[in-house]
Amino acid sequence: MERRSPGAALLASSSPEEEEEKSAAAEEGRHAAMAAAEQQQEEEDEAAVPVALKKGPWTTSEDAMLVDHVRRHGEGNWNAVQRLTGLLRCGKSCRLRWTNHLRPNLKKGSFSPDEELLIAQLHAQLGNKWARMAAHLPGRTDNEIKNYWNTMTKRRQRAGLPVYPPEVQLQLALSNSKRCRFDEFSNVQALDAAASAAGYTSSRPAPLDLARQLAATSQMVQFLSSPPPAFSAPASPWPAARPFARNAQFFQFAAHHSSAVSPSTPDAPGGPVAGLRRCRRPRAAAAGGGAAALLPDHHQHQNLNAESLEKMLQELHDAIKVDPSPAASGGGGGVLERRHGGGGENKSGGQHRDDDMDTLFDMMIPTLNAPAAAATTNHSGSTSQHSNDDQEPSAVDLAVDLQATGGASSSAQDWGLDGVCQWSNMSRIC
DNA sequence: AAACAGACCAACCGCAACTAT
DNA sequence: GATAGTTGCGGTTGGTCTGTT
Repeated sequence: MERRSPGAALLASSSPEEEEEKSAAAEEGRHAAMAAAEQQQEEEDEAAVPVALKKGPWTTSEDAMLVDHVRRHGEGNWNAVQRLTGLLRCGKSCRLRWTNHLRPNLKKGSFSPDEELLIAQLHAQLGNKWARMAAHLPGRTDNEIKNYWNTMTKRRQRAGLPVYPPEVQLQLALSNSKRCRFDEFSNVQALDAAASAAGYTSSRPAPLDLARQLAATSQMVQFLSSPPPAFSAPASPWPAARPFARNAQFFQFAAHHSSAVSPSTPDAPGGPVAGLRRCRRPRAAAAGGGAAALLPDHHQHQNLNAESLEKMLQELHDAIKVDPSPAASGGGGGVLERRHGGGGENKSGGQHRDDDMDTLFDMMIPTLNAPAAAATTNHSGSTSQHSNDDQEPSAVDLAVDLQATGGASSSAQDWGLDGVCQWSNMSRIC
């Protein structure tokens, strides 16, 4: 079901009755507005009292007036709209209304799976730069993307799932690893301090976070590569709880072995399933039906995902000069060997996992120029709308890369595979 | 049927950058 | 260079709808 704004209704096709009603209303509104404008002009002439501008939802007639104005005068000079048309709206409001609802070629409705994946990729690259993200999604507005993202992250946060799909996490780690070197610091504390000093903000994952993601992802690859364990959980009220249960299982697994989960992770009462029960199904998946649409079966993509993720992981390891050794028996995580500095003897057994993590963290060091690279996301908080796409890697390229590496479509909403909540990226919604 | 919680979305607000004078 | 006006962006809020209890 889709709700329509008055503006959308104006542009969308509708019945003749509705059209008539609308045109009549528009005409009436025009006259009323003209009269109001005249009266307002008189009042301004007399007393120069600022007219009280209207707030709240736009009416059809207001939309018609705005559309008419833009048709005559073009976009821009929004403050003149009120003066020229008598619309009792401020220029800001007019611009917003036009941009988000009235301008042509707006794409209404649910985001497609491709769009959702692209949004995730763009967010991983840009952070909360909605306008720049919108530039990559024709017909979509920054507001729309922002609303989608906030809703989606909120939902996934409640479910204890990571914000980004695994392929995006890995791609992110991969791209950042090229900025990392591993000979300057020797411990996690130093990493944290360095990342902080380097100006990493919550809108973009610091290399340390990425290292943790990588560590978790490494385990995830193995998990995905293994045959699905027999599902023996109690009967779920959810018809399609099985894939979710697997994800939840991995979440527990990864959360147990990863330090990236925030202590404030909001566990919904009764666990993730209970936390999801009230979640409205994503609109994009509405046609899928049932809870399966919220967390659709991931199995069909598992082999592909595992394969592509493993490939990307290998690439990542290469990039940071880490040798992935054969999996430690029963440990889940590959034992990493530091090539730099002579390496060390291979360890086996779960008791060494923390050491391995530390080793990995040691290798994911932010370079001094990392902030400069990351500065495409302006840490000052200012926007850089006039330097659009100047330095940042192309999101399209990223998408292509992902496809080339066999990344599965994000139509799978079950991004809950590594169990590492991206808290560094979620501060805005916490 | 009513109450409630959550999702969705439109719109507003404050701030910063840009432009014109 | 200073100032005012304009534009754009991101965060936030509030209303409406929907599903659940």
